[in-house]
Amino acid sequence: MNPDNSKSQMRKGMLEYCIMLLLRRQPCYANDIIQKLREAEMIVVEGTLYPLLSRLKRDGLLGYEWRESTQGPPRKYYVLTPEGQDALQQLDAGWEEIQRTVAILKVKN
Amino acid sequence: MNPDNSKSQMRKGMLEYCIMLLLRRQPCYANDIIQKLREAEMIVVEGTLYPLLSRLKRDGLLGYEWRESTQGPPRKYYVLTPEGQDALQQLDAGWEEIQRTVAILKVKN
DNA sequence: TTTAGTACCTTGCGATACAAGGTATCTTAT
DNA sequence: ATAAGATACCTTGTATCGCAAGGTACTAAA
Repeated sequence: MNPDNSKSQMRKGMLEYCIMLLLRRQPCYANDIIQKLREAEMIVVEGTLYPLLSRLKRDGLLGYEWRESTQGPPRKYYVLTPEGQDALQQLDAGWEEIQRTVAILKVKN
Repeated sequence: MNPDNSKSQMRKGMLEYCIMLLLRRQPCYANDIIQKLREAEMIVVEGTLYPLLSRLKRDGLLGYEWRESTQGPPRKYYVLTPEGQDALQQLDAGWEEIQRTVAILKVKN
């Protein structure tokens, strides 16, 4: 097992949460998301992001609108739907829970 | 998308870390692990745990020894190998990193 | 000797992350 | 005009994970 794989595994499922956290503030298109996550030290690539955005859209958690760009083709700006905001609150709670769990395991036993 | 699925997804990759945190303190066999994780509010089932333990063993991060039980068949007690302790330190670092990432995304943007 | 409990493991399925490759649009330089 | 490069979107195939369900083996009690 290489460390990269462990790290990769630990990241699984966190991406969805991180992306929705980003969109909580403002609409973003794919490259926005990739860059902002990179600034927060979370690497994500196109092949991961696009299917994920499509899935969240399909599940009604995200919507999008096309916006013209001054420097290339139009962009899909994704936004949180009301349903997505509810889901994000649940993810917040799940995140707190996991933090508690790890904290317990680090101290107890 | 149901909330259970989100939560389930967020847990992915955390299991490995949590199990190694448990074994940092003392050898455990499967049912020990299941129960102690449950006490820390992390649910894991046999069908998940056994393949995971086998994989960590195969990768050299865990070893095990058979111990007799007074109340049934013998048990496989798993322990962290030195290599596993190194890997656990890397997972600790990865965990810190992810916490930082989420903290940044919660505040910024 | 049968039954219940404990402990270990495997198989098949759905979902995810990622590498690699593909299509369409827009701008710029020739 | 047009060719080349940049930007932006998306799909396919592979590996891995978590989990439900089912299976095997050992022990103790009825």
